[in-house]
Amino acid sequence: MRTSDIPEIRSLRLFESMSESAFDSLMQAAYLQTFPAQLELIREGDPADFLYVLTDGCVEMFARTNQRETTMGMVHPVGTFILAAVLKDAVNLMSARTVQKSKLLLIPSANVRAAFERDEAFARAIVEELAGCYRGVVKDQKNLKLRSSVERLANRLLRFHQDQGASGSLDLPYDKRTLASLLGMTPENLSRAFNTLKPYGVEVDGATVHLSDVDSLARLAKPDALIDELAT
Amino acid sequence: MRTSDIPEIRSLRLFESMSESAFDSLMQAAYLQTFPAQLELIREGDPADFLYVLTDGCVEMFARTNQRETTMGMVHPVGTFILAAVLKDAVNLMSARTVQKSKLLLIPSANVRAAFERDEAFARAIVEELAGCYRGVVKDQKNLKLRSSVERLANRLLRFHQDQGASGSLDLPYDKRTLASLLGMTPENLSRAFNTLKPYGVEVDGATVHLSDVDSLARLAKPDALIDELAT
DNA sequence: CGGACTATTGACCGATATCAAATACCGTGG
DNA sequence: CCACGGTATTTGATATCGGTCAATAGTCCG
Repeated sequence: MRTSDIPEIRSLRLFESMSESAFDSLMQAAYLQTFPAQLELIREGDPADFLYVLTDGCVEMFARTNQRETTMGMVHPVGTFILAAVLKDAVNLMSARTVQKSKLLLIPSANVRAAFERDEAFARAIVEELAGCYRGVVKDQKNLKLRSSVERLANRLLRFHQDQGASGSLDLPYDKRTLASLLGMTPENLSRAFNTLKPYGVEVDGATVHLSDVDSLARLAKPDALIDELAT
Repeated sequence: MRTSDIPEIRSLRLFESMSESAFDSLMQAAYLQTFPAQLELIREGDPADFLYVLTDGCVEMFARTNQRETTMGMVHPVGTFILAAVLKDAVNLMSARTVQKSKLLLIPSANVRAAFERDEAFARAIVEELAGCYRGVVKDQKNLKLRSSVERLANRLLRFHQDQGASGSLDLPYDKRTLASLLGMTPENLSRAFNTLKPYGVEVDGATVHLSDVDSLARLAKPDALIDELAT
């Protein structure tokens, strides 16, 4: 990879505290590459040859079985994916595709495992990352099992709203079909869920959503720190 | 804790490769305790004070929000729980209660983190365990989002059947209410799902289930290695 | 102005939940 | 051993939620 990209990578949480030499040998083996939108990067069932680090763009994690497909999660910069499969030297449980043109760092799995053995600070960062991923999926599962689809949408809107500065309106960061699948419903149902939320001050205009009564929406959504808060 | 229990603990995958001294200091801080059935061991939202290792019995992981409750998973010997919260020094995302009288090892979180820093082999074992947990939840989520409740039941029965020796019949390891919640349905619906499976050779007699036509059940269930196989 | 894609709407259906009641099961105390 | 009370499970009736199919309406490009 180009040496000019190295400082950017080095500053990522995952790499910042590792030793110079371990970082160098990791980077020597890695590739930094830009991919076009809608490209399938990895496929579930394939061996995890690389650890992926997304530095720019957006990636959708999805899964298939019996010709059904669902979105498992969205990865935003800076995020990693298939870390667990890499560490276990196992096959991927999820597929991934770019949503937009995206810049990704690909680190060969064997090198990740070697660096993990060699560098204690990296091992700690890996565990931090992995534990965070784990807790993310647990929250997703609670969201799915404990809430109706309208509640899931309401909470997601509140989260987008927060993330984007709580200005009273928000932009949906991906298309509605993907959002629907992420929330565990069909596009048709998402459309109806938006209508259901109209009395709570939710006004949809294309990819923009205006929230004219956040309190009322929050009363419906009943956000829960142990599901909706990124930090915990 | 009693020194007589130490060899048993030492042989667990999580501890077997760690150094003698790190293991000793971990054990000196730990408690091995037996709890009665239906005792709430941890509550979501509370700080993760201990890493729990189940050596005997059975523990249900569950979660609540807005007076709804769902079973997130079942822990069998030898299994750990709330590892991620311990490593991140965070609050628990799930609650846990014993299903039966259970024997558990409680290791103070701070000691786990210290041992992780100190002992490389333990760090590796921790990561292996954590990655396994992560992949478990991902599989659960695929199961939930990609299958109907009847399919989930069918696959679960096939798994129990395998685990118990594929003899043509199996015992449900916990009561039907819990099974229903684990599978993401109501008890009433579980009962109906069993009826739906009758034409596929599923015969229920209390907690015992006879499978008279495993092939037919498998054709309905369409098990998927990336969801149903423990190993991968 | 097509053409392709995305989103919305309506009609309908099937899956799952809810509520109520009946029944089976189990442990306890007599 | 049996009756009793409590709990778990099953069954039936009904409601709600969410999915499917089909048609329509936008929307974005070329």
